[in-house]
Amino acid sequence: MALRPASPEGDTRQQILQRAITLFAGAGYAGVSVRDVAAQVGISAAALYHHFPDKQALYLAAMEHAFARNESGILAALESERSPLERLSGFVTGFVALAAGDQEFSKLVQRELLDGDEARLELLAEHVFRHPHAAIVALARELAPDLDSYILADSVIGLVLFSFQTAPLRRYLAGRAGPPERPEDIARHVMTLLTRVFARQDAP
Amino acid sequence: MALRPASPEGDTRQQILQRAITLFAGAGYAGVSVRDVAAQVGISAAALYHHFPDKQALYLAAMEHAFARNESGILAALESERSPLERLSGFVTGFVALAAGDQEFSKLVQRELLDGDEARLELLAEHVFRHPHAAIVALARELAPDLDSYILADSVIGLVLFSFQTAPLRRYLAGRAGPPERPEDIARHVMTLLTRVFARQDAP
DNA sequence: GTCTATAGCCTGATAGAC
DNA sequence: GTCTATCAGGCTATAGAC
Repeated sequence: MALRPASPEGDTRQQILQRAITLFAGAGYAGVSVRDVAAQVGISAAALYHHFPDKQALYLAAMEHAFARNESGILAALESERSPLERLSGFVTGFVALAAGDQEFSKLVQRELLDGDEARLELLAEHVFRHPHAAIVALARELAPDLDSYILADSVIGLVLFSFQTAPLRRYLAGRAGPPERPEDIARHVMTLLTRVFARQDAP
Repeated sequence: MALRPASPEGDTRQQILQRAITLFAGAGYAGVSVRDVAAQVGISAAALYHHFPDKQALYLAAMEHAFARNESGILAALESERSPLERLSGFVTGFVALAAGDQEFSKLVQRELLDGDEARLELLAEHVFRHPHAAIVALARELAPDLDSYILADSVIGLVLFSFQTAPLRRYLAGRAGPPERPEDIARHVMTLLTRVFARQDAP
């Protein structure tokens, strides 16, 4: 499974999935036609139907592909043996880099949150969020035992993702002159906030 | 403009807008046909074209209507003369209530963030976010002069909205047995976090 | 202001040749 | 595995009667 270097048939299939991810991320399921995807690959719609039985199956396979290619990345930072706050910082940095580097992924997640049926939401939870979410819940329990760890974990993820979701709007809200924030800026800001949240209040 | 009680023509137009908001929020621009909207109102598609020149104009009018009906609500809490932290709490409570009470509105905002062109994003910024955003920026500057007020304001809004965006996914993430959180729970949690962020660290 | 009818195009999907 | 050709149906939008 690891060696064979892109068998000829699998190559077209991979290319279809890649183009489909880009198009679906940009315009959503209803906004993309099978012909659109085929045209991007450079084949006819009929040829695409040789690789996937129907549009729904193509969409689902594209989701699985997009989610799987990001599955491992998020976890690395959480697995280390450093202090809780350092592990949290590692996760935030890695998650910001992921969201910034693969914006198609971020958009697909957003679209699934809006339109995903039960099966696709479970796929998203399983492949993308289940493991890191559990790790952050544990982390939150260590860092702030007095708060609800589950809601806290959601907030950590939310602080990162929301920065990217609202990026298109930020241009129209006053006060921001220069270019959009760099990923490092976002990660640093989120950690500034979280450090304050998790700081033990030793004083009154 | 205030007295005339629903002139006969305006009534159909209002009904079209109302149904369009519901449908567009549920399935997006590409996922809803003009026939769908007309059928919901109980008229033919041709009749709908008497009220709006084309589908794009119908969509834009629906957005304006959905945004306008929420314009005033968010602001009330921010205008009072209480302490900064009380005003923040008032905003969070009001904003959570808005997002929970009008989920069509929340969905439309999400969809616009994904698919909105420049004109519609500016509409969204102007009618929905500009004024409260500016107020929260000012609030953030009062509460934490050492942090970036703009990013901080985004985070406040993000903490609230993200709780609702991820609600469909939460069902598939471990640890949550009971029913989804009530709006009051979300508001209280967000304020718990923000109170910690804004607490002046008097001790080392 | 609403209807029926229809033009012209795009859609998902299939048949059959190569 | 890919093509051309095609089908049946849905789409936006318009024409014209009432």
